[in-house]
Amino acid sequence: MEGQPEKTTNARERSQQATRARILTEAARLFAESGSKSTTTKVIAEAAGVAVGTIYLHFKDKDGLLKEVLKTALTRLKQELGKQPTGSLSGPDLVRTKMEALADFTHRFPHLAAVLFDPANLGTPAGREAHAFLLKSQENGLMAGISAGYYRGDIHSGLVARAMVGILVEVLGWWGRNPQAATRSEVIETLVEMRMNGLKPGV
Amino acid sequence: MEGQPEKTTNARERSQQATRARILTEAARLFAESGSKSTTTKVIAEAAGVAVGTIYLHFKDKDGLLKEVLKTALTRLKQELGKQPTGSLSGPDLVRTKMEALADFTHRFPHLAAVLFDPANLGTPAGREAHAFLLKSQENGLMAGISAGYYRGDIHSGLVARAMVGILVEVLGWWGRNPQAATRSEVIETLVEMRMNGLKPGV
Amino acid sequence: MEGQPEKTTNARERSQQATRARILTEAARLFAESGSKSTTTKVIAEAAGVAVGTIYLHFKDKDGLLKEVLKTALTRLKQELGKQPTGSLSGPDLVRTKMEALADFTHRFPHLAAVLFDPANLGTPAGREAHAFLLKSQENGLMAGISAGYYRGDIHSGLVARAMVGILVEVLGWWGRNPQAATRSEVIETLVEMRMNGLKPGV
Amino acid sequence: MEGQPEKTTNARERSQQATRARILTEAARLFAESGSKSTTTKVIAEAAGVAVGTIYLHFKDKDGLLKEVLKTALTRLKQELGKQPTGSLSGPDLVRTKMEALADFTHRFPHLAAVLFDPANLGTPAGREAHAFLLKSQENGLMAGISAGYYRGDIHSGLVARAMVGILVEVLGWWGRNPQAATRSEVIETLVEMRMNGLKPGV
DNA sequence: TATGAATGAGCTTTCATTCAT
DNA sequence: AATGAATGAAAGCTCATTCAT
Repeated sequence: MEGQPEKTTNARERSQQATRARILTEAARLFAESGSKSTTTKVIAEAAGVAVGTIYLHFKDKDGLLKEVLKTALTRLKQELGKQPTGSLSGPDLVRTKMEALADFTHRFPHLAAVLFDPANLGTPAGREAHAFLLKSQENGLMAGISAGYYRGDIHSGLVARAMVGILVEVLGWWGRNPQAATRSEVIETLVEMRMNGLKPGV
Repeated sequence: MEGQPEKTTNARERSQQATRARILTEAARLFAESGSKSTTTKVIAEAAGVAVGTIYLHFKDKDGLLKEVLKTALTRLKQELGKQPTGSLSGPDLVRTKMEALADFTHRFPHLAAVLFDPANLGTPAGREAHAFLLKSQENGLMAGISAGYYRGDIHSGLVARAMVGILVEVLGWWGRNPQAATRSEVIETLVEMRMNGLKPGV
Repeated sequence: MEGQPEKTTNARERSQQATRARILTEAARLFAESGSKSTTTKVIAEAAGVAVGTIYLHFKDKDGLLKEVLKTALTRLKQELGKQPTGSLSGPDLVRTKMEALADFTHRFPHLAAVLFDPANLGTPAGREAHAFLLKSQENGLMAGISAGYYRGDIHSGLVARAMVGILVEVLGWWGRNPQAATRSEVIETLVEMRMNGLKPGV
Repeated sequence: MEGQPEKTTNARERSQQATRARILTEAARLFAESGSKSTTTKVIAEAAGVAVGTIYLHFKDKDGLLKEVLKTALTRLKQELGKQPTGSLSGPDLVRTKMEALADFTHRFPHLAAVLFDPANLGTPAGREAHAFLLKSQENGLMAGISAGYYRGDIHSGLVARAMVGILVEVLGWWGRNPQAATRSEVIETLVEMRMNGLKPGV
């Protein structure tokens, strides 16, 4: 008897959360496929099986929805990066571990990766935060590596961080949209080698 | 008397070409500053000192205008790349020469570079062609380098080419928008080192 | 044991009435503050501490709610007008008494007065009824006054009644929204003088 | 030869002005009939025989259109008030002259009068300017009249001005919507008498 | 009786494109 | 060739109303 109203509330909350999640998922998929600018709220609503108005019940506006998709993507990415204990790893292994995490995130959430790494989104106010995180994260890694002597000290860390973000955006965004076009290990190998050794022939 | 109509025609043709060039230049500047999507035809027309309709006399539509800006950018880029005779250069020197050309193109035509390397444009049908060129060009360079033994043979050339394009888009596009944020040699050094040696400490 | 269901019913009825009253009061306040058109049902529901749907259990629709607010206002106004025995009063005293009642109604129920005298509401179907009452009431007063010889017979009573309603709407509506901007006696004096003597200097 | 381009420009300008005028006229008519809030841009466009977008070519937005209608109305009203030389008139004659001008304005531009005196519009930001003008104009007239000894000095001029505006809004707005319901002289007589003498029987 | 998530018609506004001049 | 007023499809967003719980 006491449980009933609570049960009803819970059921409603669950259904509400399900609706929100459905909108979020479909928006991510559509944003990944066609870009956020050319995906209309009408199309998102249809894909999620709700009315247009429902989107505005769960998100402030279209930009807020994009923001939330990007936030979810960032959260997932951070989760993936946080899985392995990286404290005791040396430079090269640390890089490999990080690149593996980035690749796995892309593999597990291809739509989120495609949106997060969609250059068009990185250009919008909503995406700048994500961009800044990636940039900062790369820059921090570089600074730490230089201090520890793992990286060369004569690099322009801002530029290199930007270059690394460029690689991630291009390679992982593309892989997110075409998961079958390359294997996980090919992607990881490319990212690691580009960062560690460049392309000159091994000794 | 006979010369007059011809002269008039020539004058007309010249003025016509001048109008076309003015639209192209202003469009490039505005696309670089605000992105092609948020630059309206009205604003372009005002900047070029013509009526909106005039744009449609010289270009099929707005996308055609963007296409032409990108084509111009590609032409300029190719010109820059073609300046130095590269036949006799060895791998590493070839890379440096190419990167210098890319940097110089960006330095001389910052607006064109900003548009060419604007990720949002690379995503549109108009930009895909430019993207494909960059990708192909990188891939060709890689294949040639591998054949000649300058590059390691165990790389996935498609992936690496994509990674290099990512670097170019991110670094040069950014430098085009912020020319004062880095020097020419810093940019070139970063591009060359990322490609040739990665970041690991030198021996 | 037998009393319990009845008691429950009564309690329910009472609470039901209380809910209805709360919605009515809050709607009146909000309509007075922001106008009925720009007050949303959501805001009314929040102010009344109920769900949006509850409003529709007590009122047919939003217009029905406005109608009910206006009806309440009219009822209160009539109550105020009916307080003093007016039977024995002569013309000028009757006018003063009526104007006092109008001023006191506004003073006691400023929100209801602001809504009743809100021109925007007088324009809606819901408000036309209230408008008609005011008009009729003024017209009746005029006709009676003319018959009794208190007023000049050469006036167009329809027009004058309309003019009087205009004064009430403008002056009392404004005073309802800004109770501190004038004193009760200033308001009453203005209403009485406008009606009785106009503005020409006294002899 | 020289005249031709100018002629073309003039023709275009004339047609543009005609379009603008048509939108303005139809908007005034529709605002008068149904209120500005419930008149949609679609309906205005249809009535004016143009596309919706054309409205936004001539006016910033819907509110800007309403503002322009009100501005036009105010201009016409001032024109009418400025027709008679009022300098040499004594108080009562001055009042009559002014009331005649107000009535004539309403008679000549019933739609503009209906919009200008539409209480709902006086409530919007766009209409507040018009409201303020009317209020100020009445107040100035009263102050001048009191100084000159034509009006009683013991009135609360702010309140009385408000009352007069109420009369104008109610009587002229109604007459604008129902021109056949009263004659010009009945309206003028009512306005003058309400202001000068009130309703008490003549001596 | 009460809830509030969901609805969807309808609104205002934008802007690439056209075409009579 | 050049003009720019006019177009109208299509977008984002609001909010009175409904109905399953």
